[in-house]
Amino acid sequence: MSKSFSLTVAPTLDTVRERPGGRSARIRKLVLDATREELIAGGYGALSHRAVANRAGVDPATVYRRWPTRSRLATDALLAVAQAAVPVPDTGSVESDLERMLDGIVAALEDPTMLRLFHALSAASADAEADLSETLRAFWDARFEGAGELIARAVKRGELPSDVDAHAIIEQLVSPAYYRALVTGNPFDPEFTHRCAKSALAAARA
Amino acid sequence: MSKSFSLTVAPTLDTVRERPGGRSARIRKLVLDATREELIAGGYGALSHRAVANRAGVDPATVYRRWPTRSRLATDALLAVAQAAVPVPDTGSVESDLERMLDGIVAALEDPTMLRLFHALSAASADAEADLSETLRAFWDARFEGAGELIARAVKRGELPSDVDAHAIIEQLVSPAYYRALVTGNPFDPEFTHRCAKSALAAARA
DNA sequence: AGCCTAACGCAACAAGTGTCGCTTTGATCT
DNA sequence: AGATCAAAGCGACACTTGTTGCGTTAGGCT
Repeated sequence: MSKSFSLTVAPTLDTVRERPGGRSARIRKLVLDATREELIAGGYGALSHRAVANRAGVDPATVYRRWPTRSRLATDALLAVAQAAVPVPDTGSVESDLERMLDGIVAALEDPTMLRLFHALSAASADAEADLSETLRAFWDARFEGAGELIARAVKRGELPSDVDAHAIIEQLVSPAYYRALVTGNPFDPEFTHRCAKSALAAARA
Repeated sequence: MSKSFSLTVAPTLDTVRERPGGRSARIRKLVLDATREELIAGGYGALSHRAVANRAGVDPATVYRRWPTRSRLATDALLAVAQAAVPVPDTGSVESDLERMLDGIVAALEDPTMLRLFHALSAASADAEADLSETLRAFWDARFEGAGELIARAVKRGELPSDVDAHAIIEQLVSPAYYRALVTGNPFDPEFTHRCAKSALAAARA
């Protein structure tokens, strides 16, 4: 039985507006764009409401009122990244599908800008202030939305047994990459993706 | 060829003292202990030199002078955790060895106190200010010091081919656990360790 | 034992952060 | 079009953070 990848639509994290048209929406976009730029420039640790406000051309108090904490501000700004979900390849073979998919992830993690954003998300979620567990779950589920189909296709082709756990396979595939990039900081070697794809596949067939 | 797990002795991160005896050493311990308590209490985001100094009964300026940045302070305080390395079991079979080892890791990650400390380390390493890559590498290498022997024993018993990459196996084994605990925040299900141990083993034999 | 000086404590400071009351703006509705 | 009020702007404020200069304390050395 393969666990489904539910795409929970991530709610916004700023305080709910009762008059969300025109100005509010405009300011919201200005602030979140500015926040992303600030995160790329200085990381989560250096993120400040005032710097964001200045960059956005908005009053600091406004930012404080709508996003009371740094973690809410940062997470809200980063939710859009989840939409840029991992592209799910369809090459005709599981092994190359998995390898391609991991290639894309590693490429993102090797891009300094994206790495900064992921680090920021990680740091924000570690901030004990707000409980972002729901939001985070939605973020990561959305990011691997569609990967379930990749596995389903493989099952249909007979490359994998029909009782595989899609979620487990994807987790097995991608976790070493995130572990290196976000936890240990180890660089990626050339054979990394190939090795991980093979390993995940072998595990899935066991 | 199995990559070796080098135990690089982690250097201290405070500014080098020319008179490290007596008082300096005493204050160092007071501060680092206090830092750990502060991290457990409020996480990395809430860590402040002043709070640490007050808890340690030391002047804030002293803490600032020896640990100029929060990330250095936190990381230095957490290096000791690496010494409490993962216990490496020796049950006579690789599969149960791996499962036991992962059990220990998951147990630590499920302990709120330890989880806070790991999250703090992660957040500190994400802080762009200082380059802690060397230190982090030493930390994680030290943490899995001894795991290489576990694999070597398995090879000697003929349970694994002689050309396995010990580092890769351990990474494959533990990364899903850290990925869940530190990145996605997903909880652990009961079969998690068993499944991961089997997967890592299947991958190693492929 | 007594000198030397690295390292700590103390105090004062500038800069940054978060909050609040009030005024002004502009989206929404009659 | 005009009235209404949610939300933004503005300014003032208390609090926190990081730095610096100087006097004092206590390791390390002869």
